Amino acid sequence: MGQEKAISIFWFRRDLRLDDNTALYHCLRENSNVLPLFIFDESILNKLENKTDRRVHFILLALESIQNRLTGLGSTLLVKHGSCANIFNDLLQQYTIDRVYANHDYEPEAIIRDKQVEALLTKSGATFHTYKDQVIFEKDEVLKEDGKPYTIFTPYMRKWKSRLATLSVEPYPSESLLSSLMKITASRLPSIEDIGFKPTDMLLTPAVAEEDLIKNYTEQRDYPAINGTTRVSIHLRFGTVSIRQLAKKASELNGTWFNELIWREFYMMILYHFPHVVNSAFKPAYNLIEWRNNDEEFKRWCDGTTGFPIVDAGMRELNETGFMHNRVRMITASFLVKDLLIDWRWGEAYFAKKLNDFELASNNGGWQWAAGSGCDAAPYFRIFNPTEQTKKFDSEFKYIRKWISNVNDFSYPQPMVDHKFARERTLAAYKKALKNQI
DNA sequence: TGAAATGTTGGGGCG
DNA sequence: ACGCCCCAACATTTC
Repeated sequence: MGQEKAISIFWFRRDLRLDDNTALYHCLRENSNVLPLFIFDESILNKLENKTDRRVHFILLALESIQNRLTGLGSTLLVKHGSCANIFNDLLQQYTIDRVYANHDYEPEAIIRDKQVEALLTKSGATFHTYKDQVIFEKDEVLKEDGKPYTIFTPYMRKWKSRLATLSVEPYPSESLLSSLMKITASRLPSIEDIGFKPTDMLLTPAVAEEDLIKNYTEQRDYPAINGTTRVSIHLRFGTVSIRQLAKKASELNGTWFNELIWREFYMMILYHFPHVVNSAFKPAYNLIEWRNNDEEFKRWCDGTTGFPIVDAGMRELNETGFMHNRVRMITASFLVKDLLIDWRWGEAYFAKKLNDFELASNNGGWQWAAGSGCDAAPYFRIFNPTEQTKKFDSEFKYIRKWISNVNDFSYPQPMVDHKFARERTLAAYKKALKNQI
């Protein structure tokens, strides 16, 4: 049943906000009859083995927030569940579609998905328009003088900042154009059960960090007992905040925090130019390390029962909340790779499963950094001592006691390895693999 | 955004 | 006063 009037579609993906949204802005400016769409992609949801997933819940909460605003304007968000190709085919049957708009998504599987959707739209006479939105600089926008991508952070960061200085990054006033949305009766959003998941304790927290938090970030960020980090990562993951807004604040308030935003784009750039990092070491020699990969030891790391309080506290925070303080991410990662000599990919996969703010590029970059296998990574011999790290960053055991109530009891496990011994074992394994190759 | 091993320095105890 | 030793504190090198 075709409809008389042609429509255009704005496809929400990782940009779940109405304000300062690049593709939404262009879509609303260029079209007068816009249907906003979100798809719960079954190929993604089916891969989530745990059906109590805060990330799915977070998406739903963000959609509810958008829906509340749209129903006030006499419009509605269309939320579908299924395969993207099938859903677009259905929509093409139902409507005459002129154009579809979306923001760039850079992950390898998303690139494939978008190519498929573009192909089927084109076949039906519709056009697909995509825009840069989730980063300040993408793909080939920050390159060395010789045209090659950077592999070291600091020179990349300098070039990134100098490029930013040459242009003015203005917000896209998409929210002021919402009158271009289709006027239709509000459709009900699916419940979390409708899409096969269970409710969680997830909340839609404010997306923009307090200015004082950003100002004090440099001094406070390393102490996990302090709420000294800004927790914007989940908002950047799902696009409930605009990177342009954050970059503006960062440039005004704190250089250290600014650099963290640039690290994010650095790792996205690395993933784009060096997609092999998804499955293997950035530096090939590191693929030759003979990991021990002991399943029981891996389980103790996952469960937070290694007997090293700072490691166990971190893993318990992750397991219970889906979040882990960044200092502790480094400590737990170093422990898995360099005390247990377990393949960094095992840890990467576990974090991917558990982290609310999971982002392929950053997670992979962080793990390869910890393993020493990445670009601009920690040298392989830089091995964290959990006891020293505790002395420096949680000397009063405040963070540790928050997550481990029995840390001083007989019931708390003994350390599962001798750190000094494990350190020597890892240095030997790395040396063997890297012999004559660096 | 590391920590251990090794080297250097200088104050104090002591004969 | 002097040499010797010890060792903490700091610096440098090494992994």
